[in-house]
Amino acid sequence: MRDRFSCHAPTLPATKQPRSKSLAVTVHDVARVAGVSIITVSRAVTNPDRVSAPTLDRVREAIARTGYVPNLIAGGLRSRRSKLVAAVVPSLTGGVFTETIESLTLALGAHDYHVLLGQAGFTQAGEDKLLDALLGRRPDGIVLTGVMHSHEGRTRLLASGIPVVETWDLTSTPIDMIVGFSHERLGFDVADFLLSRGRKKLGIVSGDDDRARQRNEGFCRAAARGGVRTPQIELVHSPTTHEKGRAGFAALLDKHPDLDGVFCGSDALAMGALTECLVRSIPVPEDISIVGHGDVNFAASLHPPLTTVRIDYDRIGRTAAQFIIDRAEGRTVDNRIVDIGYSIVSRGSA
Amino acid sequence: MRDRFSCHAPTLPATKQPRSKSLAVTVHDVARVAGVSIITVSRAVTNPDRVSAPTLDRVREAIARTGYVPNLIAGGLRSRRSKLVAAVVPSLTGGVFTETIESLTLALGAHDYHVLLGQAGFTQAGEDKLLDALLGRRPDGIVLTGVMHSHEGRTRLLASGIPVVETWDLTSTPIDMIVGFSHERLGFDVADFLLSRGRKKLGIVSGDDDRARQRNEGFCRAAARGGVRTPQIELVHSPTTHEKGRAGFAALLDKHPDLDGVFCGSDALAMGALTECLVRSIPVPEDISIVGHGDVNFAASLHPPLTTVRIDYDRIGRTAAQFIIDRAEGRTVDNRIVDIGYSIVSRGSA
DNA sequence: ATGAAAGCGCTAACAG
DNA sequence: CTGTTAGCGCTTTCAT
Repeated sequence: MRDRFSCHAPTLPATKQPRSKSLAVTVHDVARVAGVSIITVSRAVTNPDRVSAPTLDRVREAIARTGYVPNLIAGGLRSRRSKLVAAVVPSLTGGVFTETIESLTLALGAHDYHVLLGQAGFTQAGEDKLLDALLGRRPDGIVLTGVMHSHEGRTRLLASGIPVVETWDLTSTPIDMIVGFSHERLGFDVADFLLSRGRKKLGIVSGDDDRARQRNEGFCRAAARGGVRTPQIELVHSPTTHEKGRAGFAALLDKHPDLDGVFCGSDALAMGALTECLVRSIPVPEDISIVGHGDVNFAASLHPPLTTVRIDYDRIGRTAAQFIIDRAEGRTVDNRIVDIGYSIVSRGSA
Repeated sequence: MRDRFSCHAPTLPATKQPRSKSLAVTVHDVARVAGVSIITVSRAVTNPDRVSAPTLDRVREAIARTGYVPNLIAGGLRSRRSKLVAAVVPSLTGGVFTETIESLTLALGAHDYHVLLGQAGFTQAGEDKLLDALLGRRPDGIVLTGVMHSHEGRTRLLASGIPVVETWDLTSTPIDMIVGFSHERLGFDVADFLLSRGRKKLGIVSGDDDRARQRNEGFCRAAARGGVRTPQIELVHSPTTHEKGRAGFAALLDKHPDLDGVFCGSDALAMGALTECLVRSIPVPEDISIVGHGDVNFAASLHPPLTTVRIDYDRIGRTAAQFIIDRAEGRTVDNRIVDIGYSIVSRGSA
């Protein structure tokens, strides 16, 4: 059997042949085994319709026999389509973004795109640095989940020409495409909800990130419009946790024992608040209403069941994936701003 | 100014020049601006020590001026080092693996490696298919978190020659490297712990995955050795959630109201059990002891604080990262099986 | 310390 | 339907 590198270096002495790499099965090997040209192998893999049935069979058999795994790095270099999508989250901990990442990964995977995961932390510097590193991979799309953007980051992203999807937020001036909801409006509606339940002494426990602040603003605006006193706010450092929820709620209650309605910036925080109520024997929702944010999987089965704001995480992920794929395949995305809204799920805690 | 593609196609008419790509800044452009050769640019980026200080300065300025972002795809193709690590999890939901992924991503990121995220689901077919797709990216390492492996998958992985780290488990026959702990022993120790607290009527609520079964086996073995009756087991489908914990625990208790010690296969399940106890006014730990697994962030702040098994997630992630990096840089890993152990954290719930 | 040549493995573009 | 040629952007190897 002829050496498979013979086409490149037919006169090379046997000892100099680079046969070191174990999985160096390439299109050449498959082509030789199948008795076709390399481009036919390439087509059989990426575009089977363009190859006749018998040829396809032979190529497929050759692939199976050689154990060929197409090198997407090489293909991506030439075709300028990496089939890679960079997803940037502040943190995986906290559970807020995992569901979006999960559905994004799944939706992209169905189209042979893979997700490059980046954790930026909650700082701008972290995001910028990460973005730079990720850009080097020439992803076919970038999905930013709930991050703040520096001017430099925006510029760089814009200059790259890579489709960008911002998520978890809504602005009239997205970098490119965006799918999310208005945090300000959400906060407003939650306060309205509490007011409609007769609550008048409102409070907030939330993270200190940008989106939380927007929700808080909306909340306070509704409170003002409703004629009740200005809500008391207790901020904790993002990411939010059950523990911080307990501590934050406790601090809030110690300062303002008369509170009768508290909006928590995440379900984890709300769960912490519920725990604190349990410990202090404060009946919920009789003495105080607790509202969460996120409707994560434990919210409905808590005791009392948590009233919270439902976000369609899955739809965020799927929409972002669709945005990227559409653009990567050359289609134009006409509706680049998608408001997926939210809904207040009224359960036992409020 | 001369067109930057002139070196390739000096006589090409202006209209045919492929100037479409906006971010098509390459080493050539930087080299021209800096007045050096392309290889010098390459070295300035990846190996600054091999370039003289003044040259380095000029190159760096040229990079800044052109906005050059090295194409890692191209570099990876030539150097055969993708600086990509594939991480495979069954699911991100459930929160069990997110912490490992988080620390893995961070530890790898510090060495300019990026994580390619794959979700295999809880089936073998899903894992095999995903593995194949991931292999095409020629990752420098593969981290398998808590998955079951098909024979075919093992073979393929072995044939690829790519460093593989299995995590979250321990076996004497790893594919390559492994960092985890013995689930069987852990289950045994938890039962022992409960027995030492005087509990005699034991039960289990757990997921139906492999590792959970191992823990359950160990648990039952310890129970048998302790001379108490065989533990009652209630399985729920993985991934585990708070809701399934409530339901599973309720079902278990309905069938066996005399239980006085329950081991839950995850903290989420345990939290569900605690909720159910709260609803049924069953005092914990007076009437029944609840032990979780994982010591996730809410465990300590629940009421009562959850007795659980602490796993050093972070160390799993960091060890896996170190394994991969060592191997990728050509170092030999002598200790390829790392047992990170676990510890039972005794809190209020047991 | 710097450069020239070669080519990683694949696919776009154009034949036939 | 199939093949030929060229080259993606970088780094290896070898030279200077």
